[in-house]
Amino acid sequence: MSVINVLVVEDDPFIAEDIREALSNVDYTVVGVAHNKKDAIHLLSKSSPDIALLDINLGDNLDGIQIAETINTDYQIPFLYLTSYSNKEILDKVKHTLPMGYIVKPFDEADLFTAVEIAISNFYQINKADALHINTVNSSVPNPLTQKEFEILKDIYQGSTNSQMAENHYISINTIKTHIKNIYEKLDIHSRSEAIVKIRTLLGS
Amino acid sequence: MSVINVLVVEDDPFIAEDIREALSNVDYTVVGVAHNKKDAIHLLSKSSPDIALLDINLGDNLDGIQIAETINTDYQIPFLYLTSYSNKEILDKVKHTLPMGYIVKPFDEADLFTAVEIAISNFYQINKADALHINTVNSSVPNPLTQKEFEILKDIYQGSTNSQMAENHYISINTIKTHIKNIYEKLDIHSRSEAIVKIRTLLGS
DNA sequence: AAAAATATCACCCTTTAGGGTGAGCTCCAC
DNA sequence: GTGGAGCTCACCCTAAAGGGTGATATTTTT
Repeated sequence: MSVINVLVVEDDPFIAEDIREALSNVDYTVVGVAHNKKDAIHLLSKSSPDIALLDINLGDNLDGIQIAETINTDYQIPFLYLTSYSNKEILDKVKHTLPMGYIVKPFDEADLFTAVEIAISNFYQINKADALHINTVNSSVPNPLTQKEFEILKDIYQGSTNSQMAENHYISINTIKTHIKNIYEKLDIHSRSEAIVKIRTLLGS
Repeated sequence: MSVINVLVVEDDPFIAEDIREALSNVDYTVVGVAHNKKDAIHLLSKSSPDIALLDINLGDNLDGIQIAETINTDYQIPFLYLTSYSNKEILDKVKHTLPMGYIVKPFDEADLFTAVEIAISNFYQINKADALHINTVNSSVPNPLTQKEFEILKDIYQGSTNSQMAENHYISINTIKTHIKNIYEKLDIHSRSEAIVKIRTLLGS
């Protein structure tokens, strides 16, 4: 990750410009500045940022929180809240959106920089916990899976059916079955549910 | 969690007292104030805090980071860094300790409060990833599951087969099937793999 | 070049899961 | 005491998954 793309959602153009400049000074690229919810959501899909800075009290409502929910469901990037004040009611609402941080205005370049760095670092370390690698699996079984078998195991973990896998891999459903048979034997299991549970325990522990 | 116990690690007694007072004003209990690494580690085991606030540059070295590592390995509580400045070298080191946040001095009560609230909330939401509660499921579907249906869903999530569930619940496999049919309809899914995936997304990312 | 591992596919058959319909029971609310 | 919600069960059928055997390419290793 050489250059980090930031999306800023802030209705006050003055502050927005402040932020953009501060970010530029510390080697971030501001790929977009949105002044309302609509723009924000549009820019999210268009500019694919690595992180978002959200003003909580966008407009008069709590549009920032809704944007956060959109990010959580549709995009998987970290985000930080910007706010000029903080009280318990708002806090209770934003807590549930799992922000990677919270920046209270006024803030300076250093605040911004540290918050963004921590947020990105934490986010990827937390979310790599469910990245499934072939070595994770093979390091815990006597008979290692082949690459193809692992690909199919991943599909099973994602809930695919045999016919779906056959289509996606451009191979016969019989071949899929053969691979699955081998996987089951290597992992010493007898159903996809067991396979999923096995992977879960591998990732969890 | 009615009262939240906080451990403060800060070598400057002046600032430490500041923090203690600020925290008391917002209903936290400061269970200990450590002025060096040794005291900090001692207080960790003795006072079992819910969260720790760590001064990064304790003494002259980066003892705060070592305390953080101790927390990560031996205690599972969230912590926040306190620091009077921020630069890239330090930041790179602290990032790896996965702090739940970073507070740059000077800060006021509100900053402290929001940071602690967010930290605790995030921490438990991140780490609760393996507790499945019926409300977690029902809060995300239009048609709520009944208790029995939820029990069966949990079994499915654990990889049980229908006949296993029938045995464990002392009911007919036909009844199991009926429940599963209802579950599928309520969750808008069509197989146990989909069910497991659905639960996974509810719990995790 | 020979051997081994991997990937591909085709049968067969059994078991499990999924889906539709109907129905009896209990418990609680109205 | 009627009605609804929830739990129970049965029977039917189809679809999907699981398991066994065997076989042919392709690729990698030796």
